[in-house]
Amino acid sequence: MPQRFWLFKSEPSVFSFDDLLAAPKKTTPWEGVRNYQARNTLRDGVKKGDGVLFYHSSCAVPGVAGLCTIAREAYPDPHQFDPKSDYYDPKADPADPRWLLVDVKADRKLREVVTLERIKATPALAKMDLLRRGNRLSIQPVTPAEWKAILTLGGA
DNA sequence: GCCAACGTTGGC
DNA sequence: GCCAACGTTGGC
Repeated sequence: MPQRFWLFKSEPSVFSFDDLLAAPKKTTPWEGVRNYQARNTLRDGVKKGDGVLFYHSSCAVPGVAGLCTIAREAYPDPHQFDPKSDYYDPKADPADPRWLLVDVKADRKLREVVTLERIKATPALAKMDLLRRGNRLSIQPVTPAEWKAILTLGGA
């Protein structure tokens, strides 16, 4: 059992849970975190074996699509040093990398997407970070109780 | 260190 | 495409 739980947002038009299932070893580096708070969470909180809710954002039906585990803990994101990358950061210093990423492995798809609408309608999930006004963090902590409730709703 | 301007996120 | 909310930047 994972020790801690997180929610990672991704736009399915860019990278969906099915894309992750189709990836080699169902694993991908979680690219492009360029927010300091999210970076600090990756650095200080996210450990190998932790559970991840894969959340689809900016799409027709936002919601949790599947479950993942952390396959590799934080390491420097190579894209920050690549001038051709969208994630290039001219201020990043190879001797002191500014941005990190973790590897995420797909575990299983939920039988049905746990939609944002459903999360909002579920009292046990009323305190999820996701629902906090104006919260745009792409990486958020999830409590064990919330994790359990999402799994139940999703038919896992 | 303030704060206005600007860019991004993400639901709708 | 709109817009609210928030983060970042840069002039002073």
